Amino acid sequence: MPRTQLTDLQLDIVRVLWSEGEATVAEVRDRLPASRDLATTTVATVLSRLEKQNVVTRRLDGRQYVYRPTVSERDVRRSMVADLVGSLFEGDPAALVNHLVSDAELKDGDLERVRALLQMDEGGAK
Amino acid sequence: MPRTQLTDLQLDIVRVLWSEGEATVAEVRDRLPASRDLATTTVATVLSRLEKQNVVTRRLDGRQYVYRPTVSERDVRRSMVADLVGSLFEGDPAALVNHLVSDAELKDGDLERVRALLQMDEGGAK
DNA sequence: TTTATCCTACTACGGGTGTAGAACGATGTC
DNA sequence: GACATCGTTCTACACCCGTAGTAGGATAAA
Repeated sequence: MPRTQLTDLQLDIVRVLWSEGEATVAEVRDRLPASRDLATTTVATVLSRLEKQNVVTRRLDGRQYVYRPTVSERDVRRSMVADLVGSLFEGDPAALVNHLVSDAELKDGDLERVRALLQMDEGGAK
Repeated sequence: MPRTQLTDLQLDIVRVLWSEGEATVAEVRDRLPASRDLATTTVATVLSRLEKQNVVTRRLDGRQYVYRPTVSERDVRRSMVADLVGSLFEGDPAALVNHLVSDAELKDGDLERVRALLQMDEGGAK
């Protein structure tokens, strides 16, 4: 498993790969959020570094590389959430939920949605 | 509000301040988890930087500084969790809970505890 | 008073990140 | 064939973090 603590920029980039399946540097650059107006070389640099860290792979196609993610969004979420839970909640995910419920601002409706989720899950989780 | 994205080391250090109320560099150094065997100057450097970022304040006491946190653990949790939710769950905290329930490994019992939490909260949240 | 001690500020360095220009080879165009 | 283009790699730089040595001032000990 590659390390999977991604920064915001790295996430935006990998996100393009997740949604496209695979993409060239130029494609990634173009599909990045409009708020990110980056030079092609910048995107290339980040992708190279991600490749070095085994977060993405690349395959040569003609003269250009086509990048593909080696981790799923779920993987990343899992590992990043686990990290946060580890550093802030002593590794106890329930403590995170507790925080969300009692210390964080949950918009009206969020709680209901959460309850629904748990309801839904009630049968499944032995 | 000071920026409140703290690294693991920064957290360990601020945590000492949280539990002691305030502390000198040497005290922080000594109360750090045993796994962290840091030079006093290292701790001093980190504390200085945290002061520059307004995460802690210091007061001169004789010849040494006494550091005090300017943010609560709750503040930090809120801001760090909000950040994570922002970058990974499109700002939707319920999506994070959903992830915890369905994509992450919740030990048996965690779910029950979460349910209990929500139960408890049922009356309070209009 | 001379010296050892304590404490802080400064300096430094290796990594990672965001950002991008410069160089260079391949390819397409006139 | 000469020139413009595209795409990649290299190099660079500023900034933050972890880590700590060194210098310098103040105080305590001999």
